[in-house]
Amino acid sequence: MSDKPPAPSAGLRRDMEILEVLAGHGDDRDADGFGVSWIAQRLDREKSQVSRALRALELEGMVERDPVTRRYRLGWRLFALAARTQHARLVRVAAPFLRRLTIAFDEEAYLCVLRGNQVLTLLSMPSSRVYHRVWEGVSVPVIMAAAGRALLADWQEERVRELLRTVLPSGLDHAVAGEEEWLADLAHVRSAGYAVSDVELDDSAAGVSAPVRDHRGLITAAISVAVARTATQDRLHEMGAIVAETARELSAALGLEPAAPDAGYYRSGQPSG
Amino acid sequence: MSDKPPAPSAGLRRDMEILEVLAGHGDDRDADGFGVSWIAQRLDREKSQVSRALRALELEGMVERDPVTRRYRLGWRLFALAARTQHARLVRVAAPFLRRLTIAFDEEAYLCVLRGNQVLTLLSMPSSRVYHRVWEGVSVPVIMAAAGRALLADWQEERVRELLRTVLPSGLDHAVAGEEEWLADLAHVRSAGYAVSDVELDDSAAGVSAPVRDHRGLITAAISVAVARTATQDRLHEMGAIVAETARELSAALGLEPAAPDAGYYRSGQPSG
DNA sequence: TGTTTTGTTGCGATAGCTGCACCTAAGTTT
DNA sequence: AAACTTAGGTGCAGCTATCGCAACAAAACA
Repeated sequence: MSDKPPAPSAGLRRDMEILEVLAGHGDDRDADGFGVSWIAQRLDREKSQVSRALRALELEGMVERDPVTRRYRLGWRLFALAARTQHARLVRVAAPFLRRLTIAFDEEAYLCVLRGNQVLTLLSMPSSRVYHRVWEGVSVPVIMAAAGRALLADWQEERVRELLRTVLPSGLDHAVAGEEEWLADLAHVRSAGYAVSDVELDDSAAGVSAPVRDHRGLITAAISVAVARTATQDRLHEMGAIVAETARELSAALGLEPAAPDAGYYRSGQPSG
Repeated sequence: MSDKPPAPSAGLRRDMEILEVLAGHGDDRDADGFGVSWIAQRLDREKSQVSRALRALELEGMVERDPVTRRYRLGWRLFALAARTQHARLVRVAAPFLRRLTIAFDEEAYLCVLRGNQVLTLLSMPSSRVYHRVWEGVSVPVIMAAAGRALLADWQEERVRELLRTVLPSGLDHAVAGEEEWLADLAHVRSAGYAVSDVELDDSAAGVSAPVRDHRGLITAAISVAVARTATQDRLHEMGAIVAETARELSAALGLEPAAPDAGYYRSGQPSG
């Protein structure tokens, strides 16, 4: 009697099947949902079962019912659950990409986000070298790291200046002097897709970085790779190109539509204010 | 014993609670997930129950378990389902339009929908200003925001009054006093195509909003732009016109036939109590 | 190593689900 | 308009999956 397999957590199973059916046409234009009977037939289950399950799912917000057509579709709760974990998801999705970079270069790789006027490292991937400093949770001023430029690449110049002013409280005149150069680098990030820094952080923070975009096309993170100071300029730019490509792939994995048709129209805005 | 009300679909209830915990607060450092005991304690449920439920959820792909830390987080299936939600499509299509608005005005822009008697923000597009508060998933009472009026513009007056009554439970007489004015504003939305609010939300929520229609012509969302409180009336209406035009374009992108001469007729009466 | 914390499993009793038959409501057809 | 057809919901008896306790196993801790 194969019609009676052991059925632990049968309820969840049924609910998932229902959700899967509702997801079925998801993207299509004709997604005004599905009726109870249709779903029941598709799953070879009792109407009553499906009806009751759907009502429960609706109560939880997992599905929604069109009040007029009385058809069901996937609900807001699914979206809300997923939307709130973007951050966690970012780390998870990014990990393999970082690992790939560390393997390719045998250098440490980082995933960074902007917090206030600091660059916060969310994830660091050690290379095979002996000494690995853990960078997770560590913030550095936005001006210090290549990641800073990757993260601010899309900002308007004015806003960047404002931010830099908060970073450089007062006395650091020599740094302020470099502000122009720093801003000019943002243009390079926009055109080349990656940022390079070789001298800024005293110790070991020479590196290349590239911006990661979320599903909206906004820069939400940056991936960076440390670079040995002995590396040549050529080597830096070679790495930069690879990091930039990796960042693009990561962006795609995060849901960015590759090259939205009219994207150029929206991005890199130079409005008059 | 009134502490034991009938509990139909208790399993789903429990699963949803678990997912909600796993979704966490997003911002926190809960990126590496949660353990069984912690979840059980948080929900005041039996460890064994949570353990079994999580295993079932893992089997369905709704949660994932880190093989080394043995902690659970939300899984690929949830994200896959969420991506097929109507909201997801809406967000995808709307993102570039919002982006355009933020560039044009250098103000934050939002995409909102109606959830019960609340306005839920699905997508927030930051301006270039430094501090961006994340609004996704946050609800405010429908009466508070300009988006509320945009979303209710097509409703019958009776329905709107009913809804407002659920929003204003009792004491807020001064708000009820404004009800007539509020209703009158709906007429303005219908004629001008946008709503303006300048004083309602204490903090920073002056804004303009315009309704977005789906392929049927029904109002399914609203886009809003925050406005600096120092903006003049003229500026508000100038922005309103642009937001309304953008909403029209977005509606067209969602499949609305551009010229619907009899558009004023639509109503979507859903008590959604 | 002993000890605490964290996660899994066995099992009886019971709570909730299944599936059938029936029912209402809304289209369709003549 | 009355009879049909179809979609969706409800009541109920019987059965089965789940609950919760407690013992067990496995890490983490010290």
